[in-house]
Amino acid sequence: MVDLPDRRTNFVDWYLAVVEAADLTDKRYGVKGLNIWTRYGFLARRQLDAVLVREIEATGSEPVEFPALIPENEFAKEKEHIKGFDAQVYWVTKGGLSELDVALALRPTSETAIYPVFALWVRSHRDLPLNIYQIVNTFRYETKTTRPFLRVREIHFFEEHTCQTNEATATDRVRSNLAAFRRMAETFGLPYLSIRRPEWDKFPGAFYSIAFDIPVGGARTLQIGSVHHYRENFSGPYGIRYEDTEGTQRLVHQTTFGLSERLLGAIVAVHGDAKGVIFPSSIAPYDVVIVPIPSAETRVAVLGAADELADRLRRAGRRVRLDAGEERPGAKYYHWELRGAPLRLEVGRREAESRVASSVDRLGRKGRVAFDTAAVDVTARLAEFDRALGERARSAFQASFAVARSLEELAKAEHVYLVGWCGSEECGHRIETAIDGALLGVPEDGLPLDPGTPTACIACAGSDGVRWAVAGQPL
RNA sequence: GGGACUGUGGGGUAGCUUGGUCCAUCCUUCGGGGUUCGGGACUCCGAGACGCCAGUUCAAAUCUGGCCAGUCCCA
Repeated sequence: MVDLPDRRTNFVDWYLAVVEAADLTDKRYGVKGLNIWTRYGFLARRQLDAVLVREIEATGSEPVEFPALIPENEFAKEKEHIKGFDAQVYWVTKGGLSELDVALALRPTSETAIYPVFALWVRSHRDLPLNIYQIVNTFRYETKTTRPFLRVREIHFFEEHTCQTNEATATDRVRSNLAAFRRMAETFGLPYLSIRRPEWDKFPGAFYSIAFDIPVGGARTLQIGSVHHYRENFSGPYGIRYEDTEGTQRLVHQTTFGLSERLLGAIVAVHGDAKGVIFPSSIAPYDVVIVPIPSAETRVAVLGAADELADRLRRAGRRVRLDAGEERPGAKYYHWELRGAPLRLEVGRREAESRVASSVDRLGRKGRVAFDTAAVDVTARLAEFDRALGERARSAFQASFAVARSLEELAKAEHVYLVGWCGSEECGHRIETAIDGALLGVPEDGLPLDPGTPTACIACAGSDGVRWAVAGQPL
């Protein structure tokens, strides 16, 4: 039926085939980079968003939603920012038949939509901290090749924007975001690296940027999120001030935290296998799929038992899909394996009689689930499945890094590399040229390997201020 | 922004060089019937396409031009 390209030798083709075959997206809309969220893909996205919402709200952030259009004059206020996004902005210049007096930008991100309003909302130190987030669509005119979930022109975007009293409390917020992302990624079973971007590669307008990167084969990496400290870079131009306890007017220090549907692409890319997608249980549209196996004589009993099992699990809060279609059982197995269902329960004559279903998780491990204790048994199986999935991802993650000691080694681009780096921009660019990619920066908390203390810069051989940095080829 | 290439049912393809043998091949998919049902069933009947617009020609899926969409490479 569906034959996927080989994942090992032909990763990109495998990815493109699997997201369509698993019915996560339909890219036949006819406009580059604008893809359709299918029913199944939408359900996965909704699960993913629920995790983001849960974790960010646990850190005291509250939801808002700002308009999608930003007036040109506001958009242009922060100079670095506008320069960084200039080439990627869609503009609305007409209303009906007439030209607009002030052109409207379709948000590529929402700083410039939100910050003029922050200036109205923030008056006193009592208004701080101000932590808000929104999940909205943003638009970026990508000129490179677009790929479902990984690089699109209409982006499903999570963005937190905060105002803090000073640089130190803003730094605390950054740390809190890093911790929140650690919990999100753990739920998804996604190992990643937090990396402080070099000066020349930080977010336009930021004081510094910390990004989350994952390896996706060879030297290739994928950025799946970022946290930025803006200091007063935006609050200055937008006039976001508060009166402190002494009666002095001060500018707020700001931070942002951005994630997108790339996370869904990363989950597909990292966990998937030759049979298709593998969803961690928290993301799967259906965390349990029940396949009845009827025969002419046992049909009524088997379907009745499957129904009962589905009902028990649903009442326990599971997202159950009872696949009672007319296809043969084997066809259904392939169907749900392709779509990444974490746990399959089979109910045939034997199971109906014994009231114990056979279970197979998406990693192929078999077990039994008694009807009477189904809710508890399934919860345990899914927890074990998530653990094993995360474990598997972690080994692959570690195996994808290597230490490079020379620029020639980098050029092979077989791994994502740890390199000694003196911190100079010149050496940074030499490293980037060598790997034909990017110097992602210095890891923020912990390395994937234990290479000891770096002794020399890979580019200039100097030993002053050398630290381990990560070099790769961003997708 | 510059260049190269591609476009045939829902998906994948054959046919294109050398116009006619094409009311378009094969696989899959979809609808209906029957026999089946513990890892991708079989069978019978049926459905579905030459990206769009012009041009050349007795004749265009095939040649030419423009447009649209997509892919890849370079800036």
